[in-house]
Amino acid sequence: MSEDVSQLIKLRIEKIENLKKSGVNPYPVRYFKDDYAEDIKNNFKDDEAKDVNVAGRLKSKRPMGKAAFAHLEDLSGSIQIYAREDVLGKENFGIFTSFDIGDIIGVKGQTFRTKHGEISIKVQKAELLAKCIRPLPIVKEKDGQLFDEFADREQRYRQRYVDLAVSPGVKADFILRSRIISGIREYLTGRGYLEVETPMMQAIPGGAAARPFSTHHNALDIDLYLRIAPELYLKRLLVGGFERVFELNRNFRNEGISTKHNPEFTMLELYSAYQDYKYMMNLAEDMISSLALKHLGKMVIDYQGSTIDLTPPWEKITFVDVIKKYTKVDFQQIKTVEEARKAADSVGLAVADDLSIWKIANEIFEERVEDKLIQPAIVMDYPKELSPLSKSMEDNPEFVERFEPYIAGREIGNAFTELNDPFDQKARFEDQVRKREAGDEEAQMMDNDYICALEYGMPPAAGMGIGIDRLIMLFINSSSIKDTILFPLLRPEKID
RNA sequence: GAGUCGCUAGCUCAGUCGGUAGAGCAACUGCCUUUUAAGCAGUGGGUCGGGAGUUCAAUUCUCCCGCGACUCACCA
Repeated sequence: MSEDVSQLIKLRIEKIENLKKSGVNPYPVRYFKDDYAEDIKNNFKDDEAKDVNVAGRLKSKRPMGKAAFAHLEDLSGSIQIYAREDVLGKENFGIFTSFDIGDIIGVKGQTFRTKHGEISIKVQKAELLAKCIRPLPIVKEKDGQLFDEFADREQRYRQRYVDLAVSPGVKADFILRSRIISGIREYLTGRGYLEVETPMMQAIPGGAAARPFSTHHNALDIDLYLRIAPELYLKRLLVGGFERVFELNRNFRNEGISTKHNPEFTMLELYSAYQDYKYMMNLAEDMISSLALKHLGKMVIDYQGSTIDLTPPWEKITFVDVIKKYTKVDFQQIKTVEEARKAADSVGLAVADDLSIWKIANEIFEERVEDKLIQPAIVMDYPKELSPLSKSMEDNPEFVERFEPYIAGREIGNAFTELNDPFDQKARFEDQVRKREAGDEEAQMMDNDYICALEYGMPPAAGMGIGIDRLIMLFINSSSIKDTILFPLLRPEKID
């Protein structure tokens, strides 16, 4: 408990002492409830006063002399309670009115409807279950309009428990997140995918280009890294004979924090042997649209001012064509770096000196195309140079079988037909090692065991990764990843 | 990592062209037995994010620091 005890807290601690003197335990061992607020309201009939037993947090208080109204909130919602001195007796009524907003209480009573028409509980017995000694922000509401909303974002994230307790909608957002994650598991396990868990602590962090967190194992006396991706382990499982696997769990990247980045984030990766990237395209659009239908009840959603239609099929367009569509630049016709630089210039982009044709194309895509892909679009067939882990297209080896789905101007995943040639893979690792030695901290390390696995033979396969936090942002219409993570990373408060 | 903005009572916010601060809600004391952003009357509550400087005087001006939000850069 912190030292900064305000007058308000002192008063509540005094109340605890007084309650103890009256024989009331401010923190009783247990309480069992029978009913939820919303169920009571949904099942209410005007001609019967039902006995109910609810428990939750006291959210408002309206004492009126010898009677008092209050609202009690539980997980389901809130319900009005009505206490009368002539029912409770003078002492118990006094204890009831001494309850503070924020206290956890249990209430037994009968249902009725007030003059104003609100379904309520007439209190027969009210018990304190946990005293709240810190004043809770008081958020009021009338006709859907909020007053004194708990708005300090830093406090909301640091003290998420308070945010959940007082901010309407926050609980619902996290419940939706949980259901979508369950829904993904159901969707995939229903299609023959096996959920697996692969190491989060890895000696060689691979599968992505990112800086890892490092740590140390004392007994083995080795440095370990928190994984940046599960990819290489999941593909080892394909070698072993699991034909469809997925992992839905945390990745860790030692990078900056922004509205789209948290150092630990939740990633779905799935792999299917004997499929290719076209199968993954169908899966991506079917899974995401059906999740929307199931959990939002619709496939047309509002996101930050845009209306987005997730109904499949989504637009499918090649990397070259999508650049042409939005910028009129046709990379099919561009054969030299000079032409590419002129093209960049024509769309108002100054590019760095040492870029290749396709790196310039990628710059144009990121700067001039990406944010226009508001409606779901699958951008496919990337240049090989930009895609070190994908398989080349049979009829056009300069390109690879890879796609990225875009929604609301943002990349929400990455998928490709997997590279399973150990010779090619080894050459690519060697290239990465050279880059690493040249100072690129995001370049990958050589993973000889992974090469060894491929040498045993990995079936042709397709794989996909989807950033779950960002997908949830779309579903809860939030512009910040912090609204999708219960406890986003913040710098610890300095205590001095 | 860079830029911009913010930090005042438990919460939401005013305010001080430099003279140590106010409102609403919450709290406390009265009154009130169907209220609902309950109402009426009264009361208390703040090292104005932290430190230093300038000044007779700093919450206000200057500098440094801390934390956050947003934008940019990197990624998913």
